[in-house]
Amino acid sequence: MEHDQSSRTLTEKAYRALRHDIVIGALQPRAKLKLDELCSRYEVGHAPLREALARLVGEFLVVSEGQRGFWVAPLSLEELHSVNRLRTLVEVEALQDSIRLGDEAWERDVRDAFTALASIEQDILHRGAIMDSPHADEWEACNERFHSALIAACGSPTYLNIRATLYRRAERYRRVARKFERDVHEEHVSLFEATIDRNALRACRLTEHHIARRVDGILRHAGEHTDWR
Amino acid sequence: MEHDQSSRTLTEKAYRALRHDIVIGALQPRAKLKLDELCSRYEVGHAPLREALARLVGEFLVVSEGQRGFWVAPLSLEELHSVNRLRTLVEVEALQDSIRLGDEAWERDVRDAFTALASIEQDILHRGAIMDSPHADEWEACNERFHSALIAACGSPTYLNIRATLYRRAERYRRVARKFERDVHEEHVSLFEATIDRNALRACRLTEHHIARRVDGILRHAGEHTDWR
DNA sequence: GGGATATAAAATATCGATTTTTTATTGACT
DNA sequence: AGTCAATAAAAAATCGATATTTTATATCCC
Repeated sequence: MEHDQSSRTLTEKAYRALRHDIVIGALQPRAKLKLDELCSRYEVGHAPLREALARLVGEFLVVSEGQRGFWVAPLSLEELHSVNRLRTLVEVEALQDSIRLGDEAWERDVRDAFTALASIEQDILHRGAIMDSPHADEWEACNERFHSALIAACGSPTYLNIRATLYRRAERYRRVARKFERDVHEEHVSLFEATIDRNALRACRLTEHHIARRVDGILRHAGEHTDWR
Repeated sequence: MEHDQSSRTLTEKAYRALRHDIVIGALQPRAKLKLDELCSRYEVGHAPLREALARLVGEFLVVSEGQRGFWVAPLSLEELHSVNRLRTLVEVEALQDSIRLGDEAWERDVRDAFTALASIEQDILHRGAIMDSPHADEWEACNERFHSALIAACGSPTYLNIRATLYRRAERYRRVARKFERDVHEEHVSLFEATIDRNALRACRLTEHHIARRVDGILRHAGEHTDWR
């Protein structure tokens, strides 16, 4: 039996599972992370679990206080804005480089990722635009793949890594607003077209606009119900 | 006996020590981090050491491969440029907000930090501008305090945290170039004055210029001798 | 009754030993 | 000689038990 990179060690298994559950909100913001509870939940011992938690502390998804334990990092309006602002800066810079440097293989990946994303988005729109959990998972995966593909050719692993961590932090907020907006799809179409046309200026403007609109959407649909401080 | 936050747990102790040794280069880029060796070096057991390493993986100072262990993250031209570019973006954004929002207490902190930094820099210039290890430590601490103070009033913990991690990643490169340039001091003076004058536009331009010049300096003094890939 | 103090329970942090995996070494075979 | 396989050594990963610290509870005194 083969094991891929993500299940080679129990630490990695615990890390993936914890990260997933925090990002999708199964473990709620500010929730106390009790070690014994998590050990049985994920079927790992103390050592790998604590390692996974420590790594998530480094990624700002978990907070810890010496001798007092671990908590799921809280959500806040401040973080929502800051993370998406930084994401914008990073994606705009990287997209410029990617459009300049990308070859045919990159273009193909972008097309493939867009096709998959567009297909799911039309599906969701047909169904009435309410995202239940499996649809949200599917859409998030495709959305991540598309945005990741756009900047994949930027030539900077550093940018790609930072973007990935910012994206996950932003996803926690998206998951709260479960309504899918038609605009999102239209924005993806324009962004795709501008990128394939190698119109860097337009693609960057669209990226800025896209992320800003998503923040607005999150505030609109989820703002009143949450206790973000 | 009182213990401050940084020495409450062995994990924290190991984390600080490891981070310090990586940042200053005592543990060289790409060095294999053997667990037993580090355990005796820092006088901690396996568990806290591995936790510290996991956290550093999350901060991009250590890389790990399942079942194969840990290494000090390599240096590269790509990372040097990317990290400093991101730092610029973050510091410029945060500085704008800080200048807009900062009160008298902030202004005092900026003045104090600048005074301390300027005094050390003049000291170093008198001595011939070669930084040995203790001087470099002293200067780095003051430089960090000054740049941190500038943006402290920006109102965004998220920005401050990200800036801190980017700053440490950049410090690894600065530590290689041991010559202190007179320009650095002059740039700090201008940046300080523009900030106190609440001239946000000028302060941001100076920040961009300052960081770009530092990258140039690093490349000039250290570029030929290193094996960055 | 209220507040400080001692005690008990819960949870975290840590260690030392064991298991598993990787890496290095040796020796056989073509 | 060079490749492959088997074996030995090294290192990482994990577990289970213990020590330490924090938090909750109950008790006593004013």
